[in-house]
Amino acid sequence: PSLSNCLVQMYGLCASPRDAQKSFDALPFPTHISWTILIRALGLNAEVHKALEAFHSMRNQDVVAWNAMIGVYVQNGLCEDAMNLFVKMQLHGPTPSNVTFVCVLDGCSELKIGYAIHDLIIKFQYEGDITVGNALLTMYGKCHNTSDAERTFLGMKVRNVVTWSALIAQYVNNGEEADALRLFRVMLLEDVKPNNITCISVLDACTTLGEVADGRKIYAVVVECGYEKSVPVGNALVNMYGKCASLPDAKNVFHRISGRNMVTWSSLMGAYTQMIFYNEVLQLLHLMQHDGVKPDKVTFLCALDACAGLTDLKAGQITHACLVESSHEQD
RNA sequence: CGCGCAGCGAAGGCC
Repeated sequence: PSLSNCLVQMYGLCASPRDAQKSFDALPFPTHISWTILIRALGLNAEVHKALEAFHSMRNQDVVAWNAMIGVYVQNGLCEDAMNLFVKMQLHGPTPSNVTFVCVLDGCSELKIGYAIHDLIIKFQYEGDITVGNALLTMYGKCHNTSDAERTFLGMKVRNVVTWSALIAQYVNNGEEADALRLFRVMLLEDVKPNNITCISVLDACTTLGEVADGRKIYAVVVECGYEKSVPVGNALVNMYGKCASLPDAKNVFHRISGRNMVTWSSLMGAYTQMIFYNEVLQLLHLMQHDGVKPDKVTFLCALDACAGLTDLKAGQITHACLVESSHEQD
């Protein structure tokens, strides 16, 4: 039975909703857990209608099943449906849990609704729950209300690395990069260890501000924390140095990254573009292919841009041919 | 043992 549940889950994660359904149908006595796994497997693959069918087919849906269904709506961009289901849940469903609020907050992009949810969180006494607090401050940030995000942050009795990273990221998303860097400094002073997500956010802040000096300090933190090998962090560093016109540093970081992906390559191409080294951009396009990394749309846009900058028709035609060839190689 | 919290990396065009 638990083996079958695992099968359903595996097919769901492997983008095979049909097989997930088949494995589920083979279960003589599906439990609540089986049903929830099925709902999630279908939702992950955009089979929202089938997920809802499954939700209705099980009897006595527990709170986890309701949460899963609300989550399916949110993750498929159907936030109105998520809210409606949440309202239904309050009318004739189980008492919401902390996860319910996290799901609903995730689907909320309207400040007015956000305040209403906040009131309910107080009513159900989930204010002190750290995951709810984190989701709440993120919701305020996504609604472009960084002051309420700050208030939420300050009101939290317990904070973890997600709490700090969430507020930093919301500052960055709202164009308040200086505040993001300031908060990052406080975080270090309070001995909270950043993770790679935190580092990427503050590196992005430096990129936007063109603050290479701060960027270097963050690089030191990255090394100290042992995130030097992380590809996303490396990409953010290449990008930061590139945008700050520190090509040697960008190249240096680039060479230290093992497992470079197309974003890594495109970031370095961007660094060369910044310095108007268009020939080098075109060389990189070939080097990356030689390295077994497939260029994508963005990579080609960079390369074509370089050809235009060079006003080199021949190079443009070669790149064009490259693009056509690459698009035939799909699958 | 089923649901859930931050990031979601790189490019160009128009205003």
